Amino acid sequence: MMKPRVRFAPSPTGFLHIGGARTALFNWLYARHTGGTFVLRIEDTDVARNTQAAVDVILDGLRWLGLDWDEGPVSGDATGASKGDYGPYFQSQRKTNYRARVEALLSRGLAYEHEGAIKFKMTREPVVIPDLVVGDVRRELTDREAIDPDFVIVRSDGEPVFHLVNVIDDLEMNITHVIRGEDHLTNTAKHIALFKAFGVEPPKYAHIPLILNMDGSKMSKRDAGAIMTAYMDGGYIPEAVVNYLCLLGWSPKGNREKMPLKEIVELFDLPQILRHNARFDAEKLLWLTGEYVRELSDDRFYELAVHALAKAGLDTNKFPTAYVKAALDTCKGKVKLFNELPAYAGFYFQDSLQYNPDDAKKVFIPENKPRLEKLRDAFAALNTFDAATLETALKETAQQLGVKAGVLIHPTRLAVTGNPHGPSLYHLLEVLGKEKSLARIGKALSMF
RNA sequence: GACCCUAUGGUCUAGCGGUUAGGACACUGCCCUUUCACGGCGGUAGCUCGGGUUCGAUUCCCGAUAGGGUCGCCA
Repeated sequence: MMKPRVRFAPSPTGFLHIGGARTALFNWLYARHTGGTFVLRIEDTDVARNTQAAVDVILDGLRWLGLDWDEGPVSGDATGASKGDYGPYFQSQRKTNYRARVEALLSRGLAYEHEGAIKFKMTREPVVIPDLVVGDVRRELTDREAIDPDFVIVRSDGEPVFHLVNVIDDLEMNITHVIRGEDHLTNTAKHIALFKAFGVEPPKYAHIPLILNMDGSKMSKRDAGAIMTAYMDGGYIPEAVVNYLCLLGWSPKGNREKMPLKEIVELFDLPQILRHNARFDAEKLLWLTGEYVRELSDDRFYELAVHALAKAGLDTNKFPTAYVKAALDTCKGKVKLFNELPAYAGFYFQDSLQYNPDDAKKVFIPENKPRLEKLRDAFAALNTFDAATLETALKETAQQLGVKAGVLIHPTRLAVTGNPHGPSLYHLLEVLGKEKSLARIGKALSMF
């Protein structure tokens, strides 16, 4: 039996949508599961709305997610190189194919000219769409289609339209399975009719459910979180996004959720795809992201963290590598999104701190001043400045003052980090070092 | 308006005629804890409704309702 050939065929008219990314993912999973071929084809027939930026985002987005394609463009250049035997993979480069096919339909009386456009003579009979997800769907004509079921395949400006080119390319690229959003389900009748007109058996279809907003409305490009770049630039990590996307409309069963892609590839198959739409739960994605971040290797965490800090204008290169690593070690497992890291760990890399007025007002109160002074003196007397020693010193000081450790901890934390929350106090003091720590406490003391 | 798909807690889901309807996120109580996070132990909350079929329906059938999709010289 022939190995499946599937494709992701986005149009570069807007930024890569999260739903499109999920469609790409399901195609990719099916190809990898079956040992088939994953084709990327760019459907750039809408000259007026296509943009180069959109093409680049599609390619970057798929790469970011790790969805490598076996055939398709090598770069975003439509006239550039491609890999695979069925190219070119930009529809704008395949016009001769379309023209020939249209001529064939015309000469056989299956299409006709109408007001400068060319229309396809659509069957008047109901079309049965065999779908691997929902089963056989018998599509009757709508009231408007009953009046005129024929549809335009070439515009009056000579440009072929989606229904036509999509079918021709799937046919000529030997696509065996069309896995696409459910929004195409009723249109598939047109495509099946077209395949038959070309004398070719249509591919197998699998229409996957849509991704909706939390309120159940359709996710459009305007919605926050609908665009892939939001995750690419938002400090998420791709394996978490991929894992979460797999859970929307598909289930590994067995109460499994977080699982390695490798395992998902083994389990994934078309018949188990759910039939109903799913709402996009940003909270759950955030949770999954946290799970993945916690398990990141030190090197990867370090790399992503440095990148996130640099993006926020914090140059870690100015500090010794050992210092940077030690600082980041105190943050690992504490922050879910890398974009939160600058706010969380920025104090390690800033010369002067900003204190939130509300926090300062609550913590830098007169009665805390002598306490913090005593603690500063205790710290100043230390010969070794490591976490264990600092903890002992702080607790002894607290005992001498007759207060709980927390009474000293909060002002100290705010004094040296500028934040009421952060990494383990003793460890961050150790990383910061005696000199900086004492200087910051001293400076804070002047603000009481 | 017509046509099509769908329906388990707020959300993602397991279930495929007989279950105390399971898990996860979120929410929440307690414990751990310097904060945050993690972890541990609890808790609130669900089969859209109405008819059938059946000894018995969350599960099968029909209808209603609701949500989504499509009816473009967009894709």
